[in-house]
Amino acid sequence: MPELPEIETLVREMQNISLIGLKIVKVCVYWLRTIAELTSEEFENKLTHKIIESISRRGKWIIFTFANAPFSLLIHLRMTGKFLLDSNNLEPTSHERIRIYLNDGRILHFIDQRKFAKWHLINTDKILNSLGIEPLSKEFSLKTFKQLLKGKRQIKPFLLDQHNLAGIGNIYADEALWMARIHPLRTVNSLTDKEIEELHYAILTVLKKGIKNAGTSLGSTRANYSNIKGQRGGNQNQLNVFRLTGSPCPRCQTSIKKIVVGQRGTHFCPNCQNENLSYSM
DNA sequence: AGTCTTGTTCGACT
DNA sequence: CAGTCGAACAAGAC
Repeated sequence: MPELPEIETLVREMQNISLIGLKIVKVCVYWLRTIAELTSEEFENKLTHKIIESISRRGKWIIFTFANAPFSLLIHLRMTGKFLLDSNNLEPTSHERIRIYLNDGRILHFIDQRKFAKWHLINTDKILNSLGIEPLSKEFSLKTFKQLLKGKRQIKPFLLDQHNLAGIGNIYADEALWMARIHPLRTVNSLTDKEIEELHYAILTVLKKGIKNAGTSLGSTRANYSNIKGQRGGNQNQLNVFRLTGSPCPRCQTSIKKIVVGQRGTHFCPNCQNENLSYSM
């Protein structure tokens, strides 16, 4: 489940391996519905002969821009989307959805086992404008965070809603709540100023740590996050609660519990993320 | 072999 | 209008 740190890692990597300035010589779409809004032919035609000008990130979206092109390309990996770069012009593997041939002989393969990922060339401004604050930007001040929290209900669904903050997903939401010692069922209006401050700090800390560790690769199957060379990240070894049901809490040794909050699997420590203060509504 | 799980966005509902 | 909730997407695990 690639979230902000995984996307950031991937984008930095793509910048570092000199994709900028390369020309797209050919595009092959193997799974039509990975392309939003356009037919595969329209999509292939629009991208062919374009020169990659920049690669960046906003929330969980990857943004490509092209020289002299009036459009940009927005990619969301959803659960299992990933890129691999090599020079192997072999038959597409069963989960390869799109292939981009570059003018230096390398090939960018887009793999997506679950087929949830989407590539957009249309309405991209609308998508970007709908996103909330970038949590690692200056904009994400404690004051803004407090303002954003006003009138919202449960804290965990708030963190996952991309209209509030852009880029946090299930892994980093659970980790941040654990770090701030806040129970995931807590209502926003029950949070004390101190707790909000700790949560603000925790969000920054878990995201930065994820980037420092080059992302989180869950499980052991190829469906999970890996970088453009197929290497796994390192952050999964440093998680404190996510997917650690039954393991001892690193802080107090209490067994980590799993519940459902806002239809999402949620992991927390029932001892140090105490819910006694909650439900003051 | 059907049921459940998984994350995100979108549309429907309140 | 703003917030919340369920559906849909697809495939693998059980």
